[in-house]
Amino acid sequence: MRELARKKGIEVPIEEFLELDRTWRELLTEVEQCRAKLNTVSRQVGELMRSGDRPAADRMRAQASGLKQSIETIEESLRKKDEALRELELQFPNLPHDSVPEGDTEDRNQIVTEWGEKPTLAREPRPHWDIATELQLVDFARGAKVTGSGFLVFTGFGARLQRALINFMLDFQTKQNGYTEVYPPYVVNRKSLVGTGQLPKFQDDLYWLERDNLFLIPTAEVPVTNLHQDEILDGDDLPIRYAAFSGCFRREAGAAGSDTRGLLRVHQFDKVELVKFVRPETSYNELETLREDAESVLRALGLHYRVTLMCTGEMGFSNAKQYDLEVWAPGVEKYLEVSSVSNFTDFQARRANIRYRPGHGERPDFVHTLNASGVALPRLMAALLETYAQRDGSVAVPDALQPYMGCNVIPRP
RNA sequence: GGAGAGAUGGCUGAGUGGUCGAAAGCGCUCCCCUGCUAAGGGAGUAAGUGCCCAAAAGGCGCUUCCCGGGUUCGAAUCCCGGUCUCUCCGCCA
Repeated sequence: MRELARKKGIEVPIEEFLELDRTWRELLTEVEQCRAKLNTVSRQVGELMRSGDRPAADRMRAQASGLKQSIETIEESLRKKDEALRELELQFPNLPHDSVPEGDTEDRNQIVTEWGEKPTLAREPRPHWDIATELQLVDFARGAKVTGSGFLVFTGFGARLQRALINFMLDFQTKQNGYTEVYPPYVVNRKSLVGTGQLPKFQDDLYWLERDNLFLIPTAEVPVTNLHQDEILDGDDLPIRYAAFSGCFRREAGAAGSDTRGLLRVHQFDKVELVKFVRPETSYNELETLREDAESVLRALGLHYRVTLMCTGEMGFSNAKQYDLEVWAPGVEKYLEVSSVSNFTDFQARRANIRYRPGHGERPDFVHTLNASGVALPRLMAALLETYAQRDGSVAVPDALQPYMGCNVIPRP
């Protein structure tokens, strides 16, 4: 386990944890024995009172008081140990699966598949911010004025394209891929963020509403996964599959200057998120079908993309295995990450206490959780605009989107 | 934001200091009877968790009647704080 965590570049305090856990168990046994005794003594007091033997009852009472004292002492140290244990536990990352390549740099990531080809463009490549500005789809300047940099105003066909993509993707995931639609809150409490693993490590990346001690969600993963927090699910109901549209809010602390132009890195964006709760033994298969579901959106839109298997050092703290879906944006000549497809195994389930009952009368066990973007909007939109830019400056609308756009071209104004 | 009511097992719902993990009914499971899309009779039926056991079965405990504190030898029951739900008023997209 230590070695596996190290692959992710994280040192884990495992000896300390095991030792603490051992003493915690000892104390628990001890306190429970005391409680058992106290319970019997209390019962005896009741009996003696009823039989009218006051003196004997008083003697028992004194004994019970003593027991109570020692129980309180043990409970106190038990509580401290438990707290320390929990704190240590939160520092443990999820462990990488065997199939994950080892490494801590980008070049250790493996490209698993590519779909389609880089398109031959009707005209010279143009970055989407030029196209979007010219067609009056996005007002960057006013977004910055109203809120600040990294906040966008979609206008006209841009706003409509946004809405079309949302509806298209939701319909696609619910009707074709069988997900249940969910519309979650955009604001969550601390417990939920701890549950999915954003806290305590990544607090700086979140918008915090100090007055109410709540946070804006960085992804719908947080509210949707925590839907089943502290629940025991019926094994027969698994897998549970949700598709959720939501806004996402990310401070992107420390990301200034890199890929921040246009739609590439913004503080607020929309996304359709896919979340699954599955039986543990199925999770790696479910990961593949989840990836397929996320990919299918890009294919339906006719966009060239590739799938990357992230190496141990590059994937998230909570992940056991992670694919990234990157769509080709010919204008900026880059692959843009539009989806991260992850198996969290039991990592989130432990933190959020999400369990299932494998069979009738059996003991509950932790589920495995997975999620994928299906997919994030701004970068998708960037790829669309750059891919479907026409010679005359307009942008063609892919077939799948036409019913939602109500037109087959985004015209010049 | 103000006022009031409530929160009990899969469900309905009793329970105001000890034998209550909790009546009764419904539901569910098994059995009997009946031979038929009915009815009746009987038994069982909350969960979580620690330890023992190779494991299962099982056993010994602990915890749990919204949550957290308190009073008490002992709390579903009394006290304090909170959360949520419902009703009424106010405000509001």
